[in-house]
Amino acid sequence: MPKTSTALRTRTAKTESEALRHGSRSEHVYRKLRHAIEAGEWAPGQRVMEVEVAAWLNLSRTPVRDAIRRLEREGLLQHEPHNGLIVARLDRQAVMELYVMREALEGMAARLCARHASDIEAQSLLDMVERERNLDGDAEGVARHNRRFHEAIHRGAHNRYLEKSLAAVNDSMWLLGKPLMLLPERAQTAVREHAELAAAIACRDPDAAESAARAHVRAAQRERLRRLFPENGD
Amino acid sequence: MPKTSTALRTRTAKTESEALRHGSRSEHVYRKLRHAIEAGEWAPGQRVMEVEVAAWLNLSRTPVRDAIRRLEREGLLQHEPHNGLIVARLDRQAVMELYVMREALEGMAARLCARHASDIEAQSLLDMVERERNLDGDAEGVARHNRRFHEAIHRGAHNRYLEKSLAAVNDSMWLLGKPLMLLPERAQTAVREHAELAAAIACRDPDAAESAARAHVRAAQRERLRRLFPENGD
DNA sequence: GTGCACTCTAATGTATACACAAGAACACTC
DNA sequence: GAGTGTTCTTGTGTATACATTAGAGTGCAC
Repeated sequence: MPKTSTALRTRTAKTESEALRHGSRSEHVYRKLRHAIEAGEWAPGQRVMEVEVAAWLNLSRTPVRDAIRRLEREGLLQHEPHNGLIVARLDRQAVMELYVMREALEGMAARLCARHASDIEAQSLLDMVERERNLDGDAEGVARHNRRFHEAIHRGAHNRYLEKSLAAVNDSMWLLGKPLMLLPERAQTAVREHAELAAAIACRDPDAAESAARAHVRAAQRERLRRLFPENGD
Repeated sequence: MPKTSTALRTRTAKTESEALRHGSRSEHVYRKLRHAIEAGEWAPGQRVMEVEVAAWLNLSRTPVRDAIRRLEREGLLQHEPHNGLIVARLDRQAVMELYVMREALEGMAARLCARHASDIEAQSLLDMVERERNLDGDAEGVARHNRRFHEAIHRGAHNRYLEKSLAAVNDSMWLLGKPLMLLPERAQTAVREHAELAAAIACRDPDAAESAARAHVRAAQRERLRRLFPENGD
């Protein structure tokens, strides 16, 4: 019974972990691996081995293990029966499930955002849309901005559990390949959809916000499926 | 660049991890800790230290760390600025957010279950309700059965991302104290609500299923808030 | 007496060494 | 030549020792 230690509550605290972990090697490994996956440098299906990563980054296996476990729980790495640990690979069914979930969560976030966001947060969304229009040429910039815009909505919903789930789902999106926002035609459409979404939130219209968000996700899904499974005509 | 290792894909597999981890000490620690939290033996706010847990279970810190990290990511443990790692403590706001999220996810699961569950799965839900009626006296049994019933719905939705999110949210529920199902009056009402929910699913009526699930969660929430914050009259 | 700096300590972060499990390759038998 | 047993390789699981850090307490100066 761990409770036996008497000085339990009074004793020192240790490690205001946030600060510490920021600079920790474990965190460093985590960022590196995550970046490698997000940037597509590590393709789905590729094996990931503790020893290799450790050798790569000149570290011991301990922090590497930490990072790997974290990515595993986030769904970016997975165990495959006869292949050990690999970068997660999504089959068609998983992709469909992912988008169903994303549509629901983004819809919920938009709805809650319309109800709970502060006026400043709502205004900031409108500003972001405005700025987005001016990024026209810069594909990378648009993609980055897109991410920020959605994260702002997630925060505006003021629900930390929703935020976490959304983060998990959107992380898994990286496994599908490069963001569609890098494509000019998708970017243009998306900006219009963002404008509609932000407007609905600013008007405090939950129903409109939810359906705008859902439509936005569905549009992305259609485009994505066309690229992932072109054989299906669709 | 970890890719440099040539024999990457062809080389041996290692550890069909599922099997291995089942018996691993890490897994053992995880279960123990989780059970301690679920059973309320460790109250929210209580400090958790690697060394203590390791001493308690007669293990080294390594597997303990693993388990702790996992629980941390699941939200059952959390870092508190001047207190180190503690069993997560939910403030009122967090409780509200948790229930909002739970209502949405359970609603979604019910809706998807009505659409996607196989006939066998749907029938099985009806059977479970029937069996539940006969557990009348056995509070523990009812609580266990309740859990299974909901998990069956989650599975029936056939969406692994939804399932994972629901598991996370429901795990956090344990931090609020004992399940309400242990209370006879709540159990009785819940059985009726379950019947309605299962019926809606069996009828393949997504709208009815979703609203039944949402109503069920809201009823639980009302009861819970009454117990957690009696001062608010409500 | 109050404030600051120093040291000391407890807890976690990291490295390393060893244990163990599971394929894969090889050799041996039939 | 094919099947099977054995050994060898490889990768992860676990233990332990050491490094590091951040609080807490103590003592000194003012």
